[in-house]
Amino acid sequence: MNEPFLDGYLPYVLRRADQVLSAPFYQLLTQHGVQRSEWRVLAVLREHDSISMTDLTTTALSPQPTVSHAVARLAERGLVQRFRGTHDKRLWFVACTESGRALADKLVLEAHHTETEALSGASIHDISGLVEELNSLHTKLADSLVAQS
Amino acid sequence: MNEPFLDGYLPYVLRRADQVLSAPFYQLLTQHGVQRSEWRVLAVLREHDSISMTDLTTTALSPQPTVSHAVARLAERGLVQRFRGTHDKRLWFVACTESGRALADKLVLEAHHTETEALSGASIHDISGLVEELNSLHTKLADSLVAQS
DNA sequence: CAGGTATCAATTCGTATGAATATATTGTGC
DNA sequence: GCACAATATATTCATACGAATTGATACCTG
Repeated sequence: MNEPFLDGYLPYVLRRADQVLSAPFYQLLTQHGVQRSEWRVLAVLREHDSISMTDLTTTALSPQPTVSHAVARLAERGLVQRFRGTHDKRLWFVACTESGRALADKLVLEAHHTETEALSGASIHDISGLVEELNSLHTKLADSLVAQS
Repeated sequence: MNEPFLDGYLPYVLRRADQVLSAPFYQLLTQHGVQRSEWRVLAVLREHDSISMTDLTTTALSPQPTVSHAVARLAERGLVQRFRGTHDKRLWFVACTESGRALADKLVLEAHHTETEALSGASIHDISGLVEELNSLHTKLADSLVAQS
């Protein structure tokens, strides 16, 4: 009843698109007994031999304590391992174990498949332009935030 | 160390863009003592005279119990009111009170300002194309999901 | 180097979250 | 019209979340 806002508010439309696209995969995750924060950690670890907690926090798009907890749970399940940094002993590095990598690969495959399915079902074919735009948006925003500090 | 996936995975880049764009506003929210789920509810209510819980759940992009709790907290603070449906008594309708509407308007103003600031700081000016693309993506996906059921 | 500050990540702990369930009301088939 | 499914929402409750703190290490400055 006020002037409209949300439909033109970028964070809102980003979140809405994410949710409708992610929903089916989140159901699969639940079936696998994997938390969303754990999935994000696994998906990142899969693309790195090992990574520090700080970098993992950034790329897994989750707060540091959330990542810390998720990694602890994954470690208990034998899916990841932690190593203290040698040069800088404050750092902890995390890496997938064999079984962790296997699970991560499987989940990534399912994520990809689910995404493809959803998109083709909606007659959407070329995503690459949109992905590029969003990556560019993120890069510019991140750069400008760094520049401020 | 595997073939890259995340940087081309739409849900990931959507979430990443959302986070970097939303971060500064979330800090403001915290200062106002408003939860994110509460913000989403208020922002939706602001655009409706009144709305059913089901519709609110959908548009606030949050699970039903989360919305139910958020509305309960907002009601305790006198920011929203609930009315039982007259025709269908299972429905509950929610609406802003005066003070709720005032808070919602203030928050929307700050959200808009924060977004504009972040974008201009990153030399990003025309967002409308991207917003349109994302809205179209959402509409197509939502339609195709409905068609399936 | 010693003291002070900054950084990294675990941990604490109160709270929001959300899956599952319960409750209430409305349609529906026979 | 009476059981029986379907729908809308509140509620329960175990758990993840995440703000704040702590502890430990590294960097810096005189």
